Amino acid sequence: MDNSATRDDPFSPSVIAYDPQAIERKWQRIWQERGTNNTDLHRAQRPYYALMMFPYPSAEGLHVGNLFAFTGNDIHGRFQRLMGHNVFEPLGYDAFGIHSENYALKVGQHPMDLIPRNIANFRRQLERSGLMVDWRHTLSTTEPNYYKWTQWLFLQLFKQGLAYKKQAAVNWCPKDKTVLANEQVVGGHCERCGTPVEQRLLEQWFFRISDYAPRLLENLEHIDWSDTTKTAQRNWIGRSEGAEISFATKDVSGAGCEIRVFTTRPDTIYGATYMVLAPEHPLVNQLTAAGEKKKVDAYRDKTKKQDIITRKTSTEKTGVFTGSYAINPATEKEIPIWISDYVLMEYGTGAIMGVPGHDARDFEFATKFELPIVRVVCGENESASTPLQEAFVDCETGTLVNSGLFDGYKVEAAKKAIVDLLAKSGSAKPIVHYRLHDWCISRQRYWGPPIPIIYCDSCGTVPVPEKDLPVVLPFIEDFKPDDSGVSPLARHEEWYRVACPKCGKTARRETDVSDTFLDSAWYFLRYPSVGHDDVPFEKTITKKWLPVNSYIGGNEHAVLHLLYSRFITMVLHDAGLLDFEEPYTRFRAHGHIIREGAKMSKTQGNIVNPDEYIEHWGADAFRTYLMFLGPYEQGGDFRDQSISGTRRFLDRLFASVQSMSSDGAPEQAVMRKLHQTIRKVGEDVSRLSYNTAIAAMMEYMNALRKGERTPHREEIAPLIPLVAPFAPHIAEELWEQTGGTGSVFDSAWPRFDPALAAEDSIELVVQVNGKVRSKISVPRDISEEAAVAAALADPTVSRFVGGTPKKIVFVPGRLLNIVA
RNA sequence: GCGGAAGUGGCGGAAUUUGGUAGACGCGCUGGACUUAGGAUCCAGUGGAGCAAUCCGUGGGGGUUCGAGUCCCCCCUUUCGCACCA
Repeated sequence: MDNSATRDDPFSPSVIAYDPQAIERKWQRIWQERGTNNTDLHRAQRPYYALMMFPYPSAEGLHVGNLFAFTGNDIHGRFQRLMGHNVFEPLGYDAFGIHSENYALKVGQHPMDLIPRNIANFRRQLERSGLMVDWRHTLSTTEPNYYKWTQWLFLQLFKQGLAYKKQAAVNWCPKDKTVLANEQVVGGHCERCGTPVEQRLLEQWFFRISDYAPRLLENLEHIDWSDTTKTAQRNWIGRSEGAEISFATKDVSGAGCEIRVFTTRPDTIYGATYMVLAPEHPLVNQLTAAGEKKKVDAYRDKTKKQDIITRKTSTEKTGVFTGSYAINPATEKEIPIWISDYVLMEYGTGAIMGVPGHDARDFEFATKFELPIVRVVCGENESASTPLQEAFVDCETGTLVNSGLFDGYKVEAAKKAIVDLLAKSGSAKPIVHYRLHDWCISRQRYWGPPIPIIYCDSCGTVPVPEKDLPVVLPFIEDFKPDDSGVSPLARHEEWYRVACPKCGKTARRETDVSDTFLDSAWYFLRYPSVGHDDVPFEKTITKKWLPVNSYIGGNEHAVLHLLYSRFITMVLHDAGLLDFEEPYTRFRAHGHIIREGAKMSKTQGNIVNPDEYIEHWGADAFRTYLMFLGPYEQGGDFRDQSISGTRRFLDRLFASVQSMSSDGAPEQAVMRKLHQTIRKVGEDVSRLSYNTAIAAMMEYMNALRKGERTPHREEIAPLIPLVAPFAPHIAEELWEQTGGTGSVFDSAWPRFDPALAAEDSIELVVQVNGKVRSKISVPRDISEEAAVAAALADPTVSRFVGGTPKKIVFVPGRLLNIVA
């Protein structure tokens, strides 16, 4: 398995072989001794914050997907440094959360023992991979001096009225008697025991992120992010313009009441032939007639037992009639009120008007329960009497019919006119609705930061005073969730029993911990300020280094993590604590590595541990391979076999430097190619097109060695900083060998000289009728006439042209097309 | 169902801004050199058919154009998000 091939090279027996293991060890030691990767945050002239999403330190260790992500960011950071920036590239650990906790439960160990070991292993692996990380600024979300400020953050939101408590549904496994996270529910069943999961209502803490929905949406216009990520956020925020309309009804006692619905199609109100309430809607009891009560209760009971996930995925419509009727404010007719689980309490008002003619779901429901279906919009070539085979939902072409005064209106005009009319009687108002829900941050678990709240019988809900932070997560042996449905911390009276900070009477701590996403919502603010233990983020440093210049991470966090950290940043901005409101100026999503056509996963058994590859090929070759296997923003297929290609490239680079000569002058054609390469690599690296940058360097290497020539020093030396971001160790070694002082990363990216790159003669493509027939070498600025003459002198071209050309298409410097 | 992305040699993938040489670069494969040996290194070749001239080729079918992988219309497939959002 020894690939240090040049060791026995018969062609150059005197040449030193490329030994990546020795070189990498050497430079990692030197970097550490000299502090090469450290950034002087105070003195930096041109700060550049290159952030990557921090990993969750799993027990399995770093996997190749992590390394793919980090390497891409590292290359960006190292490139920016060569471009003259003071680059800060920190890395830490997102170590709280259900992942760690479940794993600890599985292996029967305590997360407080497990996590430090995992972090140590990650650190070892990360250092071997040659990242330019300033380890003086590392952090873990599980350290009390980090989560102290996570708790502080909660208090800021609480102070501003952005944190509140309400009842909400959670997934509950009746056999394991525990709360489950959504990802622990597989097809409506408990991941562990297979029991169908139920909904259970618990009091939980929420953040009012939905108040920020318009701003979170609006700002997307101004930030430089991957389009896919912005689209995902827009869809998640889910802005809908529509109207809230009131339907009058009477409850079973005869008292008048109203049902409010949200609709994006007020124009279809004449076609509303029934109403539906969500089963848990508060008006259901009042509206249920005595005769229907049994059926309604049974239905509500049944839907309650379904977990959130099955309810969302089942398609067959179900529902029951309440026995009551409401008045359609447009037609003034009585319409029946039903309940069904296809209407969600969480969205809109938890009630809808059923318009079966123009909504696919309502059509299905009305068909099943034989409710009247009325056409109120028709398309082109249709009339009011054209039968509806399915719901007609097209807004573009639709014209209103069967709609009283509004017949003949186009859909968009009708929306406005109908709402205006109904508004006069107070039964409708225009409204913008967002899909974004408030953020539930309570977790009935152990492995997280305790929520800093104290409940006092006299004073009520009291925030923990800031001076008492952190509320330390105690070491408890039995951290397993149990049948109480509350956090394991609730079993530890000595922990939760506390004096009320206001009145001093015995009170009780909140025993839930907060969501992991809260830990990661602000970590980018902490990195530069690590070491400042008295503040969450130090003012001067924060002003200098934030917002983040470049953020790279996986698109699986396109919505939750990225949205939450934007929200937190806005909140801190509004509180006057930050002078920016968007945390990441530029965000790029990297792709994912697959292996043999399948996503890497433990169950597939195709996980790649980078250790053995780095051991075998060297970190430089491995890094370069990861960046070469596909476009960084798309990912690609990992193949063991292909790594040899990038290793061979480094072997040749190393050998070329060993054999280079300083005598005479460099070859002009090679220098031209060099400058073309400098330009291309620079352009490609800055737009994260790493695979093509590497290809360009390989191409140059081929040109350099063509015909077994001895490369000239001036031909090869500029290549060293070019490869440096990809293969930093070999670059340092060669920089030193070629007489460079200090680190190659404190040198500069080679200057591109357009004059040297310019070709004086070009290969002009000659087409006849659009088909390539020849390529002729001509001066770069050749005129059309001269080009045609030269082309016609070519026997193949003249043969295809025959007589006089009908038309000439000339693209100067590129192509000539003769239409015969 | 909605939204996004993508279909190019045996394989991973190139072809940027503006339609202009399809297959860069790498793996693999074939032949050769050096060698006791080659799974090392170096050299040459490598989309398909054909002796050749040449023809055919970017998921399928139409179209626009002097010229289409690229633009337009229809269809098929894969893949990733969200998923009864009114």
